[in-house]
Amino acid sequence: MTGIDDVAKLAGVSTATVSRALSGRGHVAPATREKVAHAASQLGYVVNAEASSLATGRTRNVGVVVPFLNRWFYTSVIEGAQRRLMQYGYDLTLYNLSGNEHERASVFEHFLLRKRVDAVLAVSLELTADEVDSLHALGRPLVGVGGPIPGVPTFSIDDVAVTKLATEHLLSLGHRVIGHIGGDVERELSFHLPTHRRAGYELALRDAGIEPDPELYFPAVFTMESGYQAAKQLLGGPRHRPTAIVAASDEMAIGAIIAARDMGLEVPRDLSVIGIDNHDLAPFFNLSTVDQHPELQGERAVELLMEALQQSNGDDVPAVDQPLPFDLIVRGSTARVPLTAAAVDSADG
Amino acid sequence: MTGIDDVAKLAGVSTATVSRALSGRGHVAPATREKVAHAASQLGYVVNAEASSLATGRTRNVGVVVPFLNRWFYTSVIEGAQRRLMQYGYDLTLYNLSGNEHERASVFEHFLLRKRVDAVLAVSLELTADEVDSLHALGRPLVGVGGPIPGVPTFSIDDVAVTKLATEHLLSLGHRVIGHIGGDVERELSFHLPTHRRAGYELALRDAGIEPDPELYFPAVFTMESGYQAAKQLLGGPRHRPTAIVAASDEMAIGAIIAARDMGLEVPRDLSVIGIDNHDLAPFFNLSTVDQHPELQGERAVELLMEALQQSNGDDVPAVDQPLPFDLIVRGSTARVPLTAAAVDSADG
DNA sequence: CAGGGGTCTGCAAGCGCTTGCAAACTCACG
DNA sequence: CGTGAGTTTGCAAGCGCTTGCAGACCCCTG
Repeated sequence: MTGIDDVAKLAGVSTATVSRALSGRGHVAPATREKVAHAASQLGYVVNAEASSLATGRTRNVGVVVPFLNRWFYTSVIEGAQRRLMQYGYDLTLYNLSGNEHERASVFEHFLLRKRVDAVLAVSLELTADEVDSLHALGRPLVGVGGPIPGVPTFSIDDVAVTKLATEHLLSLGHRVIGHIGGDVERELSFHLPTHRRAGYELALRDAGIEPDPELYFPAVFTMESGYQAAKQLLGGPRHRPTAIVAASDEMAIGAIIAARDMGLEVPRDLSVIGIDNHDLAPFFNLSTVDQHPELQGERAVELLMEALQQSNGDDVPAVDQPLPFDLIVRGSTARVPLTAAAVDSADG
Repeated sequence: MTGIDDVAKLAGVSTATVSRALSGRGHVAPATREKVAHAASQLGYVVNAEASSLATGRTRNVGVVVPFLNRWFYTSVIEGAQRRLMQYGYDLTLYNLSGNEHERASVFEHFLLRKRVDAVLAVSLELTADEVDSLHALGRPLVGVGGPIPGVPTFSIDDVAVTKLATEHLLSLGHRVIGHIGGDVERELSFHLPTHRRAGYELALRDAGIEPDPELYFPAVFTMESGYQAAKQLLGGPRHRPTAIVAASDEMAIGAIIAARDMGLEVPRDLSVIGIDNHDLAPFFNLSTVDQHPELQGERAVELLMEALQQSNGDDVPAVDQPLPFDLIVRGSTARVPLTAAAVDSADG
């Protein structure tokens, strides 16, 4: 394999000059730079990342830690992060925590400590105090996406505002009896996210002068199956049947749509359903939703890390300031409340 | 950060001994080994991967190249590969080709050449000749999963046998008019996979003495949406309506189930549907399918790479011998052919 | 023309680890 | 006790690159 010496020889300069010419650091005469660049490309020379890292202490590699891979949100964040990292010339090393306890511990105790990464991106992670310590101990910039990590700047959409927006969309269509399917606070994927989303739902209702009815809330675990089950409960209740449902994720919303169909209800005629995510499958199910742009979250997180690496003041990452965008996307699963239901409701209120 | 010298000092030995004790290479007296291990754990010492790589020429890192991330099959393969790699003490660096042409080229021309990986795993990739050359030029072991790469040993289930099995399942239930939704050979994700799967379908039919009817085949692109469209065509035809459908993937099969429902057909009473994959969503849609164990494919591919690295004879990877397992999983989307249809058919044949 | 401040380049000392080589030691055997 | 084979350890030379330092050179100013 060709090394820096080969290039130096061919260009007729020292390796030091080659290094400077190719990396852009230090002064190099334009003519020399040109000569070196030409020699390098002629030989197909690419700097050996290992050697460069050892000499500089920077790896040009970022570790991305995810709880598991097989979920739309994670892969979307990773795609976004990856794209941006490539533009900065960085590699992405993936650490997956979905294994058993032993494997999980191994990631923190061995893999991340090998000094192979300049920075760490933690996606939707729920970590123990020890694990957080271990991340901080790396002394590398650390940014979270999608899940709060104590003491770590985290990118996340405003979950309250997002669900509030979704709920307001339904309110604007005349719905008054609106159900909510949200995260089960006890479950793993929870964090504050489901609580926040529920709060946004309730906030919108109260703003509209409607007192949230606890019977119109059912917990679920962010899967279609679980959204299906919750929707069945919600729609099967003998009292107020909701005319609309806000699901805390698109997968749950799709489960709800299928549950409605199975019960003989037509969406959106008999029931409006809105989710949150703008999942890949949302267009197919004609699902109205709030897009949370996960790839963008990944990109932004990377930008923040790069900024921190520029300043290279340890693991101090500047705080997150600008809010992340989210957009209501109206498709065919939400519609004006059925006249009868509206009439009943206006008679009530 | 603690280095090997710190450990050496604490253990009262030379760095050479520490290196040997910790890596297990060369002779070290048991007592010394113990002393070193203790010192290392006391200091929380983890070997610096960069320095170690530079000295040994092995990175303990494998590059995984995928066409894009947001697809169940890819992420499943990656999860499997990742798990196995961790067990071997290897990191996984992800290269995603989903960007624009420039970014794609960049992966081959810069990123992969930085000598950061000991081996490469290519998942379902369709590569240009130049790209394949570029991979070979790395001189590293190279294995494919799920998609054939010219001159590269590739793991893949027997696509003919898999679809044959699915079709035979339907035949055994008495179905005689069986439709097929498969990959559009013109499209990107295609390779030989869709052709093979179609061949398996036709093979099973012929074995049962049924001549495949071209009108019972519709192309689709491995998405729910596309499976939905194809199923509509298949079910809406005025002639023979199939009593069963073999879809070349679960996502297409799910699309077909939904299409059937939308047309007022009940699955499995009026139509049996079987897919291939055992996708995450298959249980929810009660879909009969053939499990192709993608995580296992990832694991196996890694094992093969590790074997090649052991022998370290360049990029020579031993050929793949044992066939990959696949399993029929019968759920609720397939059932005995309706009596009427069966009667009609037996009158025909 | 001397002096000063740039610019450009090369020398060589690392970065933190591994490993060939050789020295030192152990032990069994004659 | 001498010898040889085997075991254990340390020395020091790298692995391929980066970068501080200093020398060479250039051009402008006084």
